[in-house]
Amino acid sequence: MQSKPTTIKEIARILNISPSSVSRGLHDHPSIGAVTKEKIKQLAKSLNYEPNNAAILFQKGKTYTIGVILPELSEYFFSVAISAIEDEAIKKNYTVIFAQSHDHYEQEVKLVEKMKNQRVDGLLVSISKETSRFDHFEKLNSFNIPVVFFDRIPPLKNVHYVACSLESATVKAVNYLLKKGHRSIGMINGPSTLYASEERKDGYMRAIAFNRLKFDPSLVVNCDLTEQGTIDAAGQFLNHKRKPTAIVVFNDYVALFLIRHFKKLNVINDYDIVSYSNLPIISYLDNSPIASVEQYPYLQGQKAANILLDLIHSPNSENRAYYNTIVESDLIINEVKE
Amino acid sequence: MQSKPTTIKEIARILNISPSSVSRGLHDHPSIGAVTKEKIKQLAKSLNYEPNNAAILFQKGKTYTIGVILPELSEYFFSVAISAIEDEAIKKNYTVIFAQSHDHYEQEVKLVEKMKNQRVDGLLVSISKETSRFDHFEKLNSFNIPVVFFDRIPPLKNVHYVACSLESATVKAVNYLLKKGHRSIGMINGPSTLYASEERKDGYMRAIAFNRLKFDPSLVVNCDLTEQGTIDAAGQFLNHKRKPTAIVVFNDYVALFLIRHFKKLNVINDYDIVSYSNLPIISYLDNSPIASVEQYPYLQGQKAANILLDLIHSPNSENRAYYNTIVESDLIINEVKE
DNA sequence: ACAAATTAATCAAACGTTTGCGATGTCTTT
DNA sequence: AAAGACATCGCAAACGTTTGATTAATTTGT
Repeated sequence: MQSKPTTIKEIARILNISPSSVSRGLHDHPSIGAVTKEKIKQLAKSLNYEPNNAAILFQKGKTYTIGVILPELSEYFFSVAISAIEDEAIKKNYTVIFAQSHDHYEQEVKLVEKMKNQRVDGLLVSISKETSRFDHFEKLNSFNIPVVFFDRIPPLKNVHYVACSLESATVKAVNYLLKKGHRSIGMINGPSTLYASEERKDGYMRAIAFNRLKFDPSLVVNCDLTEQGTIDAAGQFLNHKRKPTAIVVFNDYVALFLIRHFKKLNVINDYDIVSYSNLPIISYLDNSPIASVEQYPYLQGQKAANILLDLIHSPNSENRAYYNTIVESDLIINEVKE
Repeated sequence: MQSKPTTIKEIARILNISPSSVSRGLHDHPSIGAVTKEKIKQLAKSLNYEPNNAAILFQKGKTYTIGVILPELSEYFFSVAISAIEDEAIKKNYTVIFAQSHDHYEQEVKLVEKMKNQRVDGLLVSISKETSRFDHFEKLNSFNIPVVFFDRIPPLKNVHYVACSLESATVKAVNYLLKKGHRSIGMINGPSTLYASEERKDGYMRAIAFNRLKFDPSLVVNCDLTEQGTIDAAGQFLNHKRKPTAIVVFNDYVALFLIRHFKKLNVINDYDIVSYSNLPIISYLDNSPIASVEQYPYLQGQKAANILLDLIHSPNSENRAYYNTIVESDLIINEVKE
């Protein structure tokens, strides 16, 4: 017995007034009398009236929906970030739809298209590893759909974004290691295509230069972030002429690979490791990185969501400034290895 | 220069045919001539026509959207499950909207209401810790919105659900410990209000009984799943008259608390620990649980999504059988402690 | 007491798409 | 050549809600 949902029309019919009056009555429009308004609300409640959202959205041309495209939801960072996004969205009565690119460029392009078809009011994006072109986002401009990038941001100027300053974080990390007495510091970086890799390298070089040390390019190796790739990268250091005593690693996942590998080789105590992400789990490891860069995923998600909602609500001034928000990252020091 | 999106009407006007023909042409309706069809498609493409989803949804009374309500997205289990749900949904051209109850009953009630207003075609739910009433779901029946529960399921008969058999998993776990020679096995269980706690206890008792051992109630303690609660629960065992040599722990998060505590007390080697969840991170620990119950979050999400899509598509027969799907959980043996 | 202002409610159009039915026109069949 | 069969397309209604323009009724100001 699926009762057809009550509509405004039906309420109007019963009350012998026009649908527009019902609509206005429910919205507390001043031009509806107090008594009529009350009658409308009473009947609406007793008939269990629920506005047909699809009709409203269609009518208004707004969806009260923001889309989120990210690489992989099951990664801790993104799951926390989207959790924050949802928390912010629901406060403003928006809903969130999301989709995963699984780090594939073509999938990402498809998803942007799909989000556009869904007529989302705005889009939050963390780009895929593979993405190096960005025209699929530009199309959204002509549809007046604002986009805010977060964490994995494109190397463009005229976009809104929220991201961590990985460069300054890396400076902190390297400085920390230098202060601890290390003089040869290795770095297992990500793929060179990633902007985040560039930032890490820049930070590394800046810290080295600042401390008047010589930069040795062979101490910075790229890595595809897989376990095998990590092992290969580590090999670079094992027989290095200036064997590093500390290693800065792209993120905690890679750090885990590296630690497992080093333990197998029984050289784990020869290295101090610093990493990124600050996974909560890290503190439970016996041979954990001695420090990890906290990138504040919840905060990033929160800020990105608020900026997007701001863009959605503000009248679109032609040449608005771009939001370029940097979340300062912190170096979290773990307990020292015994 | 936000160009208004192209509409069917506009295509019709340019081609001097009726909107209905355009609509039919784009859908390959047989009653449209091949040449006209071609003209329509060509123009649609060149004008970058995108169907207005809101209008279609409104017209059809369907949203091609499924809602997901779960306690906490940043928990590994749920992030993987919803990732699977999204993967399945997108295959069938559905989109996913989700919201978190944060384990609060009242929030859950609100969200169900909101999903209903959004006119989702179906709903996937993992209920909150606090939820013990279920009438907020029953209202969905009258709106013909199917609901499939997964993992955290209500103790009701007439609902669709997908869940793990935690009881049989616990039997496996206890049997494994017995086979290893343990004769006194402790259990740190969850809150007694949780159905999942009941299942674990039942499994524990069944395994004990099956092996003709005596059940000692003081060996099973409840715990609120916090770190302090875990420490308190562990205290029960430290001076027990039949001190257990192995402990079955509610999940891996609790296991981590316990391990940290035991390491501090330097008694970590006195216990074999078995846990639930099989977090990927566990294998990196030095003193990891010797086994963990894998609950296959991806599989559960996948099955739940497919069942829901099935329900959405099948004509709603009045008295349909309820899907009660049990995903067999497995005991994953980790490498033995050295 | 009469025009002007205020209040209360209605009308009708609009949003973009789909779909049953009816209207042409052409082609085949006997 | 008439009748049906078929192919191709248009008409118009419908989905539920919102909103600018209007009307009608009432109150106010002078």
